[in-house]
Amino acid sequence: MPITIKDVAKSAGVSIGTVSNVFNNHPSGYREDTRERVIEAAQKLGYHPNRIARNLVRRRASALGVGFVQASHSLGNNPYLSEVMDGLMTAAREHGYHLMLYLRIPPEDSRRELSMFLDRSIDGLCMVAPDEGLPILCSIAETRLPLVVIGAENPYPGAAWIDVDNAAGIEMSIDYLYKAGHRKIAHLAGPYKQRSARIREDAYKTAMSERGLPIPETYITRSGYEVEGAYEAAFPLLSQRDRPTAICAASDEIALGALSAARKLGISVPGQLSLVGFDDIRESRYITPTLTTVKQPTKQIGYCAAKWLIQSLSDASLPNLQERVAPVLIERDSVAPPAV
Amino acid sequence: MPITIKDVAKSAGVSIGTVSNVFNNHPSGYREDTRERVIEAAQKLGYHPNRIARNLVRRRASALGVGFVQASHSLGNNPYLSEVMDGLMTAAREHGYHLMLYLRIPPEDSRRELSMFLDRSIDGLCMVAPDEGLPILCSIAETRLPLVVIGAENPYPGAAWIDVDNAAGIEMSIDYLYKAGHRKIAHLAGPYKQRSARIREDAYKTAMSERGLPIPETYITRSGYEVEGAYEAAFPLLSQRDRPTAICAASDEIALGALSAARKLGISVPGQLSLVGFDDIRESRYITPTLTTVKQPTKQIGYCAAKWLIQSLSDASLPNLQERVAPVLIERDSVAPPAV
DNA sequence: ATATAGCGCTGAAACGTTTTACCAATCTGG
DNA sequence: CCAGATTGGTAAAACGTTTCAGCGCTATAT
Repeated sequence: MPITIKDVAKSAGVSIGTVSNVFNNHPSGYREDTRERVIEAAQKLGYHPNRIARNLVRRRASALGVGFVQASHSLGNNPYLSEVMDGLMTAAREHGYHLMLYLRIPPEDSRRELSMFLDRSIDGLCMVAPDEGLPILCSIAETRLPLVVIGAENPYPGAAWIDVDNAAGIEMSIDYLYKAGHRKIAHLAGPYKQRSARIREDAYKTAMSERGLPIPETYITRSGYEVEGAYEAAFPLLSQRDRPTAICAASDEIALGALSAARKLGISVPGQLSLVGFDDIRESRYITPTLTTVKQPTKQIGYCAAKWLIQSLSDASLPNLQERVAPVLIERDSVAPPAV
Repeated sequence: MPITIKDVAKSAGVSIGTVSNVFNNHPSGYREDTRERVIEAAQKLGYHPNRIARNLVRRRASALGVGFVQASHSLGNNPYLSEVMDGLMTAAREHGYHLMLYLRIPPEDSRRELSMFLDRSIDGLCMVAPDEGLPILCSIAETRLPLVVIGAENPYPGAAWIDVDNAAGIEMSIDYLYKAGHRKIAHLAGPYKQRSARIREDAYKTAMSERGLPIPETYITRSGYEVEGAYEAAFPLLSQRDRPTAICAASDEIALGALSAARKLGISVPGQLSLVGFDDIRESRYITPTLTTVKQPTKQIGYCAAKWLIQSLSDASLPNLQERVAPVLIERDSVAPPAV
């Protein structure tokens, strides 16, 4: 019932090989009028090349997988995933690739999931994987399916990954506060088991040391990446006698928690306390005061990941992508010079 | 290089047909020991059936498309799209289908996009389409590609769609305010060119009339679905002498705008003004006061859409899906009895 | 004139499965 | 012991493309 290349060939009075050549702009020559006859016949019949058949003979899927480890819960919260997808989509489209979506991949190893990836319906996989996803990530890497990890470093040594430059982001945050005049800067760190949180914390220490600023041990708190825990953690920090004039938070959520705590304690922001977040979640734009924060170049991350993956498929000599992309500081209203 | 069914057949000492039968649990009989030999050989060789080849002979892609019309900008803002995707994914996985992602589809007709859909890489398409997407939606419908529209009514008469029951949501909102004691209830409507906004506005009028409540014409304002416009629109509403004691907003964003306006005017929420939103965007949980709102059953919508689409592929007699799913009212802190 | 080269196209093999028709061997009941 | 049914499997066609060797022809160079 559906129109195939044979129908077009017959209608145009040529062989199927020629139709194929025309449709693929094949370098082998054909006359212009032949080309037109073919195109016309195809148009008339409403022919669209069957991609599945093409994929079979070309022995590739012309599709990339996009995997999220148990990401559904955070998918809607954070622009991160959707913007990454946007970047992936752009790159895929530019190269004629399709995108296959795999949501809620269990973080533990699972044969069922691995089979999905290995049935040749994708040529490569972009995994957006927090640290919990490590087991499945390793399993995938072992299958030799071309893989690029987004938002974390690939656990496999030498394997491809791309992520924001966490350290640079914190450095920007501290630099900004420092230039605003702050010297007493605290850090609300994220969960220690998350690599990104550790990197950010280390970067804080480095940035402070480089500027000769003291880091009282009470100036570092640690909590989950969410609002509630940070709220609890910020209380003692802000209650102490010699409290900081600024906070460099490991995430926007944490900054939000700190903001609530400050409000509860009657500390005005940014009058008595400046605040810089990380990630630029949506709320940052709407809370009072609007939150100065470090924005990840998410679209670019997605774009680069997919582009590299596609290129590496045809050029095995391409060196592995291992890139930390610089973030951008978004200036808003939560930072002011310290009160004198 | 890759392991094919032939390798397994040879290794197990059977024909490829038998291997295929085993892998598909084909009803045609085979001995248990044969089965085991095949499975074992496959395992040993690391064989995974090539889905592309299977798709070719079965003449279907075993994949569904998920299309978003220019949705990238709202993708991260709103849990809507990601939750719908989640539901789609669940249904797809249950039926062994894959999901093909198409982001940022231009709302106007485009041959290029249509070709993507018609190259047989998907068996059907779920389109999440706001009203702007109507032209492309019509073009797709004309191609006879199985289609279900999510979040709007399919412009093609009789064609499949699923959406929240907008009217029921507003009815719930009004009912809730009414039962809290409110009689002077205003409606901040959304953009008139959006069908959903018109439905919500009509539902407001109906709900008010049914309760014998007056609708002064100043009690209906109209703006875009976003915060800023609603902020502007709420000002005159809240400045008038006989101002409402409650607002039923057409979206959470609009409610946020109204909240800002109220704050600016020194009207306390919920003390002097109650507020109910629509959609349950993420901020609703974090603003002060937390926002009572009507939540769409988004996951369910996605799940039903994909499930119906898959079933309709094998059962052409299935009546078209045309469903309005009831939303749920989420009680939070933005509603109180009216001040006396 | 003859060799050479290029052009424009064809025919057929191949991609890795599923599926159907069919066959040989074994079993069953009378 | 034989006709018929059942069991367990095989062989081959088909799915709709791409790709490549090769063919007949014309144009150019020798």
